[in-house]
Amino acid sequence: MAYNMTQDTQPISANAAPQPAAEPRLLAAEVVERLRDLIVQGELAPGVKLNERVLCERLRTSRTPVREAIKYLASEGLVELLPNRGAIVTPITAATVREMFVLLSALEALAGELACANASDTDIAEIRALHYQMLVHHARGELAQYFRYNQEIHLHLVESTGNATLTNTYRGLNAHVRRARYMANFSRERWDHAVEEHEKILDALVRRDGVLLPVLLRSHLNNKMLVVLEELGQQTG
Amino acid sequence: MAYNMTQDTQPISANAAPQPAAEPRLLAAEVVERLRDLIVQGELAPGVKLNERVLCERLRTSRTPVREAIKYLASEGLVELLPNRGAIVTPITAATVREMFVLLSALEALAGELACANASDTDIAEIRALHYQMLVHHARGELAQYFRYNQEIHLHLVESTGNATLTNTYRGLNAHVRRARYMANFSRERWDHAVEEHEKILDALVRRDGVLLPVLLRSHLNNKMLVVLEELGQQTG
DNA sequence: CTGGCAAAATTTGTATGCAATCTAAGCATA
DNA sequence: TATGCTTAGATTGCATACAAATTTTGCCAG
Repeated sequence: MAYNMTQDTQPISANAAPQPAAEPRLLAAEVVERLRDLIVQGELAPGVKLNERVLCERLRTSRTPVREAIKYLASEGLVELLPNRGAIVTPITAATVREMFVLLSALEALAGELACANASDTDIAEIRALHYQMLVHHARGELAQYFRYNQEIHLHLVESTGNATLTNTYRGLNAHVRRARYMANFSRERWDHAVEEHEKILDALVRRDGVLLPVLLRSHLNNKMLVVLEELGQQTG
Repeated sequence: MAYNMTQDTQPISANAAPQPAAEPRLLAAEVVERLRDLIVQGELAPGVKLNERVLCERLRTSRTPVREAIKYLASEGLVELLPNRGAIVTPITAATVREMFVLLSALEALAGELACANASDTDIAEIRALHYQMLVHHARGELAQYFRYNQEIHLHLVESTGNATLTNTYRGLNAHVRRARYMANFSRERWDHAVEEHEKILDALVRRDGVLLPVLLRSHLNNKMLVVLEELGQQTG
């Protein structure tokens, strides 16, 4: 899909200055990125109202780009439009998180299958490197950094399929889910277990085992879901 | 995700008039639906430029709602934004169609699995009814009507999972793919084969065979993809 | 005090104005 | 004729103005 509004499609040139002028950017596009960051980072918490005037002042622009950005994000599902009453950050419920993880599991399983068939050796080497980097932070007990590389690995895996539609869909769902900041109740035991799963995942990818990898990923994601749902203080029913 | 802009969330009341006033609607929301229809129906063909002034006249509104609707549809991927140059209907390529079908296959397979576990008997009965209605049009050689009920069956199956996130994602991809109007080269042979597949699909659903149904659906979708790609006159590589 | 109504203030939704950019049309030149 | 520059026109992007709806405030009755 064509998220031209928020994705840099301009190839980065190694040369000095082939094109003199910079790529034209829409103000609304910048507002989209800024707002999305605020929402995903949790600075704009689920359920809070988006006041146009306040956002205009914060982002130093007029209402038009802000309103256009809100419409864009509404389509992404990160905000909800309430006719004549503006917009709010889409609330998080255990039910929607569960739904999204069910979907994410299937997407990652598909990605695993496709990656085994289509990923380049360079892709796999890069994922291996990210894996080791993740292990470094696991060893040091640096949870935030661990999560960062964890995310990188999963995203890289999906991207290595070469299926841009899959990647965009995955990104969108991931942004949603990440709002449920699930780092808190991650016991050392569970953490170690997740790392073990990652070891097996990497191994299956390196061997390009297109049958096993999807199974491992699905199970891995399912465990992640349990952690998140527990964080939300809900049943897993 | 919260497509509040385009989806009627108000429950239809059987009583006379519990709420006196009608549900407040955004002009931009109506433009979204109208534009999306025009694009999916192919009246606005892939690649054509969206002239704001022309759309304003056609839809009897000012530029603001039109521009906001375009942003919304850009996020859906149905239009592409070209900074300072407006927007175009997202072009269709064999590559993106293939990508989308790969994803759709996985989504329907997942839906099949979930449906076997979660669908109500009423859901299944309704799908069976739609199936027979489809057979009527197949018997009469009414291709357009056949396709309509075909779509209905697939959508109903997905909806019967109770997973709204899955349903929304499926709808979005489906809208994209439907722009490749693939009714043309559908030989009677292939048509008959598709119907046979549907017979097996219905049977597996009725028996709630959560292992077989996903396999059947994936294969069915894959065949559909081949038809579409052939229509686009491309290799299936 | 509490609850409810009425008016003021805020906020949203839509239309319009203006500047910047892009498109094309016309003309000159090779 | 083909090519490139210049300029007029059209179109987009952003800001702002105005109207409709909502929310808040203040007041009064109970």
